[in-house]
Amino acid sequence: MAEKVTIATVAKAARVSRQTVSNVLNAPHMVREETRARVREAITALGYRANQAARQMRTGRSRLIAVRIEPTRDGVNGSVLDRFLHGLTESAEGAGYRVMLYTAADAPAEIEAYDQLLGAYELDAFVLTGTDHGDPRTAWLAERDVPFVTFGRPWSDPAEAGRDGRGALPAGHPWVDVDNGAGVAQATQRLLDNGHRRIGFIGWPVGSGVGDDRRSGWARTLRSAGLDPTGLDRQAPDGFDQGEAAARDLLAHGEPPTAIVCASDSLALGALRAVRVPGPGWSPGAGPEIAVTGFDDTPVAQAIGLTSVSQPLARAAACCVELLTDVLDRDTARTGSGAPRHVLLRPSLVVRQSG
Amino acid sequence: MAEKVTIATVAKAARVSRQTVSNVLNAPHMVREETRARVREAITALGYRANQAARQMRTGRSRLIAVRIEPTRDGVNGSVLDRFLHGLTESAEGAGYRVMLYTAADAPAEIEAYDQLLGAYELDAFVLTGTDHGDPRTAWLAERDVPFVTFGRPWSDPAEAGRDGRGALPAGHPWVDVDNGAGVAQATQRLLDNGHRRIGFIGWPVGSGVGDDRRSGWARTLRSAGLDPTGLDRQAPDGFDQGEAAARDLLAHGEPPTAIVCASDSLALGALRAVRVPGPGWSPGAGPEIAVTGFDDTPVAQAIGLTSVSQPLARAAACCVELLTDVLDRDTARTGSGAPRHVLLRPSLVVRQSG
DNA sequence: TCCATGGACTTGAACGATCCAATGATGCCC
DNA sequence: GGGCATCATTGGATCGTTCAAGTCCATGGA
Repeated sequence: MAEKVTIATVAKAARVSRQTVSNVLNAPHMVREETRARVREAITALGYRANQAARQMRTGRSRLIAVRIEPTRDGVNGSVLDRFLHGLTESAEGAGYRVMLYTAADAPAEIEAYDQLLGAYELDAFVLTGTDHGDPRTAWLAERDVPFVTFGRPWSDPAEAGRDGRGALPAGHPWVDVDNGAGVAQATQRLLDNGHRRIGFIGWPVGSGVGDDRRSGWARTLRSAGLDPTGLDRQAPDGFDQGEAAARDLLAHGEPPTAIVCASDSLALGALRAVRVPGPGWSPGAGPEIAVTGFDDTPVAQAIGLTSVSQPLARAAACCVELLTDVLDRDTARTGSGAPRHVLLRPSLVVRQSG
Repeated sequence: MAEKVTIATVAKAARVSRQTVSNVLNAPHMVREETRARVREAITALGYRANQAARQMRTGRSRLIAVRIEPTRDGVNGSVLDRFLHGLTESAEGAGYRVMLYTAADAPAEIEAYDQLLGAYELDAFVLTGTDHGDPRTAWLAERDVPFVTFGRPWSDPAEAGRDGRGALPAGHPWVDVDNGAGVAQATQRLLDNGHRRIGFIGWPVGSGVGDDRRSGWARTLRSAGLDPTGLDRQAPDGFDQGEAAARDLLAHGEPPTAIVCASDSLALGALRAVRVPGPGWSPGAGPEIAVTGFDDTPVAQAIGLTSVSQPLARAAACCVELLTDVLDRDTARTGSGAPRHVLLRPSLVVRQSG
């Protein structure tokens, strides 16, 4: 059985000191080329791998990123997090980091989890998902100078959302987000292009950042086409039954719309129960013929042929990692761009049979 | 700003030595009750948390469990892993462990990942999912005495699957699995009870452990009811289109079945396109009226009302953690049950509109 | 010649925990 | 009171790495 290979083993094999081996790994320019090659050779020959625990103890950095894994809420949206997680793990591996999971029931519990994780593992950074108005988590982390990125804009300050980093607010933190409004606008515009003039919207109750953004994408597109969105709008908590009820309500009052845009696939699926979808041979509901689009391009949409807005989750994850490594490297180098960076990605529309 | 709280800080505050503090944490029975209380008080007062890196360096154990996160293959089945992951993270936290993620494209890449992870982080254990015939991963890990549990039986040795640990084979490793055959049998039995006599099956091509198990559950149930399954069986790779094609084929040849049991929700969803489902007001396809059931109870099933077999994923995850902690504690204590343990969980049938 | 400069490398110390061997305190029996 | 066993507690060494300070040697200007 092979003995444990440490930096000392490598040093002896290459006839240099431990520190020189360390320099080859962490500051190659400090070592003469000839020596460097000899050390590198010894490293591969012995199969040496740096012990992260020892490195962490000395440097205080663990090369670990933490992400919360939520209990699959409604089932449909769980796959969004799943795909994001996969992208994150993959990108992090490329940058030499690993992803650690944790759970938390609510925001206070999550903050308690931060405390535990930081105390025990000295995590390098956090990735937060699903930010909302006045998120207490970001404040807690910022206060303690813990590096983090959010997937989702900070909704607490509406002015910041549109400014895109140039304002360089002191409290601004790096974030990556998908332009929800643009996604819904795209879906709405396509329906307009197909001749629809009365297009309804079913979204979450006013007050959530993401939800309001999606709704505004619909309203703004209608207005810029010279149409009045008034009365075509319904609010419903996420869920199949809620979506169905909202769709029925939309059809029952006033002149019914010819198309409905939904803020999520769950709502869209519910709405589908209340209508008939145009197109050959596919019509789950029994109501009037109405085009329906969803949001998130979940497996459900794919399965039943629902047109839906797709978020570029792998790219979003990659951007998160990039922003994080930026921050982490700046921390050590004391140099770099300085201002927190923001990334806004454009979603794409996946057109299927549902209209 | 508070200084870093180490074991020495606590020791000073409680007026004892470092070792005594360590004993309070790791071997409380060694310390007099009075002293123990004083140390505990100091720990909470200072908010001390053991530094895992330092502990790991000394003990060689990291309290870290690694799980692979797969790229969401077909989309539908991704949510199974997602729910399992959440359960695993939660259970692991309860046992004082953390979950770390990694990705790998195939088995060789995964083995390379093991090597990297073990070298850098000295992981305590792995959880493998989706085992198949003659899995090279388990052999690699067993050879190096790396503790691991599989979610899924080892299919390489058919004799082992039924023996349930009493055989105590030398190469046997702990595993947790869901009794796929029993799940399908349950679904089939219910259809029999409802009066169906010709019940078809659409499953994956013969050769995969899980797939064959599910198929056998269907065949055995029909036979024990005195019915002949011959000709009612179709093989198709997982996917909507494949499921649809298989269903059409099943309907086209010979006397058509009145119900179809599928090995996955993906296949079931495809099958639904080819048939009409009994029940009020819900009929996506246009074909004959036929009951359809799926497997995995994915969000899709929930969304469109597909009867499906549900795996107890949270319990499975909890069992994995339990088996692992068993193995890990045995490693240190050099005592315990000795024989690897196996757990076979019973899935449950979620009945919905689809029949 | 002398000392300053700087590059290439080495040495000792430290990070924070646990393990090991040794110490002090306590109780008990003769 | 001395001897002895038991138990709680102590101090030093250690895990593998990086940081800070040091050595050694060649170069070059005064």
